[in-house]
Amino acid sequence: MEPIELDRNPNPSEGQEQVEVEKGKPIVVILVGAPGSGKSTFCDDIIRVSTRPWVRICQDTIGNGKAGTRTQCLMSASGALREGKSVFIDRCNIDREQRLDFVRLGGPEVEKHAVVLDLPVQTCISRSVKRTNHEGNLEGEKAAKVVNKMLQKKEYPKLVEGYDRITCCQDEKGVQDAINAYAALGSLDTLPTGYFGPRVLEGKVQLGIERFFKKVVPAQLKGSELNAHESYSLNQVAKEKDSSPLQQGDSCTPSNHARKDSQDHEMGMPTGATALDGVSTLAFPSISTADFQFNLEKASDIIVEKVGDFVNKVDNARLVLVDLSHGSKILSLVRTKAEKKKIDSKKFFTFVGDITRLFTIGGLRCHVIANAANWRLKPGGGGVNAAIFKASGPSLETATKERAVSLDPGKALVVPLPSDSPLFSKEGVTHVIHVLGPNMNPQRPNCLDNDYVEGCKVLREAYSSLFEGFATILSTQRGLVKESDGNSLNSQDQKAKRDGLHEWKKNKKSKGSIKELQHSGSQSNKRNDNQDHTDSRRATRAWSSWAQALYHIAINPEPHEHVLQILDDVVVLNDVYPKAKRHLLVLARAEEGLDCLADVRAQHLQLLKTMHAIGLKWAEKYLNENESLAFRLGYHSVPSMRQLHMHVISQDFDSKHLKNKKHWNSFNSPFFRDSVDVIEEVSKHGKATVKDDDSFLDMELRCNRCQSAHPNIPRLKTHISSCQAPFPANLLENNRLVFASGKEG
DNA sequence: GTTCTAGAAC
DNA sequence: GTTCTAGAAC
Repeated sequence: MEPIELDRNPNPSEGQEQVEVEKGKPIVVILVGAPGSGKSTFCDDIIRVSTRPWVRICQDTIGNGKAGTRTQCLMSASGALREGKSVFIDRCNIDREQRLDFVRLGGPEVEKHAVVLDLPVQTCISRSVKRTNHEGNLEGEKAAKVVNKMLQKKEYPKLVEGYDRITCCQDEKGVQDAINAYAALGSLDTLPTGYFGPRVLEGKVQLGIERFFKKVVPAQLKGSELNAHESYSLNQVAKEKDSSPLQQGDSCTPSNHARKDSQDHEMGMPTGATALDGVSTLAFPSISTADFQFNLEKASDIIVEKVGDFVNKVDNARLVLVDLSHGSKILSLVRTKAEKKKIDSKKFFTFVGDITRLFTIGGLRCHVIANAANWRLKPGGGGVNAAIFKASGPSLETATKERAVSLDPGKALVVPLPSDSPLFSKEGVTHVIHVLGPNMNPQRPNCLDNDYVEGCKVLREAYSSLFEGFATILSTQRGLVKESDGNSLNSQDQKAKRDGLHEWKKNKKSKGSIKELQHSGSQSNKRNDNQDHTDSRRATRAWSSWAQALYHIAINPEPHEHVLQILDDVVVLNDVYPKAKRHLLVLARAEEGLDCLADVRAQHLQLLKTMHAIGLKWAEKYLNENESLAFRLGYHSVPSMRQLHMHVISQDFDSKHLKNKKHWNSFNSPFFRDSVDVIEEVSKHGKATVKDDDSFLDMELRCNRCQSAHPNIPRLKTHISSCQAPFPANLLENNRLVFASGKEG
């Protein structure tokens, strides 16, 4: 491999004397290679001489010199990137799954590179076996086994995973060239994007892409070397597409032979515009034109109109109309009309393929897909709806159910796809937007009976809702909220979704009985455990000794390291196990027997207001010290500790004490009752709503800002440590969220 | 509420 | 083999 040229001064502009202080993008370099492939040496060689600030994140040593976790690596990398440093991810990263989270680090402001140290297996093994002082303690014979096993899983990185650049090194010279290239990078320098190094084809290469390479970089690929100038990036390949007609006998797509004048992109035919860049993409089916029998001419007019509106407003995002069949009338109508209207073909195009396999078969990366849903938001039926639910696994249904149970025509529902869904892990789909269009089919519910005045109105509305939903996803993902760009609608949607939350899992048997009893509500606030004959269901909850700590403080407050303030009605103290940077408890002193929210009645209204006012004062004090915080004040529906207490908690949830699902959901599900709502409920109805259903604590883990779902606590914590999305609309209402004045969510 | 730990999940 | 959760004990 030849030395790689650097693009110094990426944007030199002659005659411009004044040098703009431009900060180059930090780079994440994901090293890919077995133990013994030389990853650590690679990093060290570069860091030793480089003028660019680099941090090497080594999983073998990240845990205080010992092996740590992927999450630790992610957090550490994320921190370094925030400081503007570039990062080497020094772990094996041998398959796509292992690399997935690292490729997403830092969003579009960070360049993503992979460097593959693809040295002969024997080299890796003999190096690993020989070394006596390896950081990861992988030595001797054990090493040979590990290396062999690991290499069985090897999956070469591909540009479509999200890299700007991949460098593949298969020998020492290749490695040295890559070291030289990176070592020479100053803070403002960039390396050319694309694939560099010998082209490797392997069993796991995506069909579509493999075929593509075969077509334009024929035969010699395997094992041959291309230098930097000869190598192909998909972008370059794509450009050649038009001048290189499809080969006869190409059989990867069943419909190739039917392809004549069609301008549709199709499965197996990724183009530069479709696969490589970080442009967020919404793939959507034509709404209402299949089973709902909406007139195609009218529908295509509306699609082009709405698409045109959207692409004019939004940069760095694109729309793709997808249909399964090649002869699709709606695609050709839309294509013709879009051309006539001169809609930018980079921002909108049509695509023939299966919407659930756009990436794995088509090489088309779509973060968001739309579903032509039914009004019950249920799987089944046929067509796109059945296919999407089937491809998503059960998690889409669960996630959908949590947000709404039905959908009106013209409306859309954004559902973040849980990461355990195959559609997420294999296809890279992060959100599904359910859309319901107007129905013209008398065999289906709510038929409009050929009323196209209403029908067109509803179809327009459906596309508006869909695209606005997409815009909201974009804004939360990028943390750049354009005030006027369709957020209002979605805020309403989100509130509606929240209000519609139901169909939770059944109570857990063991605890249900206690809750039920506790809940049935004592009218008396005075506990009298021995004389409770009036209502057999009324029960006194047995508070364990550990659960009495707050009660003792309330009865007999004493200066103590955790106690901050002692007043007649309340005691303020730091939570002993804070779940966020700031986490206080405002403890009611007033009455014995006022143990929890279920005990609260109208006569406590003044006390509740006092507690709120005191909590607010403390929140404001902390906001003065750190205006980046935001607070919620509220109660747990069913507290673990006796004696009514209100939490005042900052919304960063940055705490080592936040360890499990219950911790998270007790502050981030309807289980948490905002003090403002409690006061309102008590003043109106004489008591507070209590969400005592255990399933709230068992809910999937969702970010309190962008609502994305995460498979476990460590991953959630990694995510929230950097999520800057605005808080959901319902928190911004009614002063539920307390933040520094002049600072929006 | 936390801590501990078995075993599920990866 | 390691990471993570969830249930029991306190």
